[in-house]
Amino acid sequence: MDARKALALWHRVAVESLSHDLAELNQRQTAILLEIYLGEPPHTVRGLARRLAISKPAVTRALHRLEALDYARRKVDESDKRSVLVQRTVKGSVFLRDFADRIGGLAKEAGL
Amino acid sequence: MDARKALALWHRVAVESLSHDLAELNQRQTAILLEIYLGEPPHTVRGLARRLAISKPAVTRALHRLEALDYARRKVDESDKRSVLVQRTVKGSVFLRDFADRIGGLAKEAGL
DNA sequence: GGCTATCATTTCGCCGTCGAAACGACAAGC
DNA sequence: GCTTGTCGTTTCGACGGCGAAATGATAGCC
Repeated sequence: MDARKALALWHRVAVESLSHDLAELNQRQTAILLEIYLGEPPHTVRGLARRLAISKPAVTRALHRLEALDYARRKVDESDKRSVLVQRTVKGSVFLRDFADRIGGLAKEAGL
Repeated sequence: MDARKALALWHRVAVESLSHDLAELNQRQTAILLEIYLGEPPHTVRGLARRLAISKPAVTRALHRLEALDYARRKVDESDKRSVLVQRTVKGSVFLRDFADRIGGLAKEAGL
């Protein structure tokens, strides 16, 4: 896939996303959501902050939002009660699967 | 490209975007930027609002931002002075080319 | 010329997010 | 058991975006 086609795909997805649930999430929240579901667990606040190169308060705020939407869940780490483990939810899994299908469809339309 | 790979690509791009200029734009601003550069001209406020299914004031506000960053330019339509034509800039073209290259690179890494 | 429609913008109050700093809870070292 | 360090959260003031409604300018129609 060359850069031109990749950009065209990004265009389609960006426009499409405005009309769906993803419009409720900003860029950071989206990136965190994807990191939680596609990245290597376990996920902690500091870990997400480091991987995404953003501040810890920003991660905390984004998790508030994701938790309110039932896209993520918090659980204190029993082996270190200062740490918080960020976990996936069923609703989040379903949402991301649907989103993946939409992206895949757009990619197919774009001839990728 | 199947849905799974498309989602993995989206993940990489979303994370990567946080560290670059695209982080300064929200989802609507990003979609409008891409529509201006990849969509069929001419672009007017009402046209963009219709294509992206958002309100005209939202388009106006987003254009303020894009203009401030020199990613877009306004020009009144001489044939209908109520209309505004949205035009591309050199800086925007360069920015999008660089961004396309980064996406393309990530796609290659992801084996697409 | 006057009436109405259309285009884009501005205004209004409201809400969410921002970075930086302060904070409370827990852990680790001595 | 104190001190120091780490983890996550909350607070603070400021800023920007939101939808809905009002506004100004231009066009079209009779």
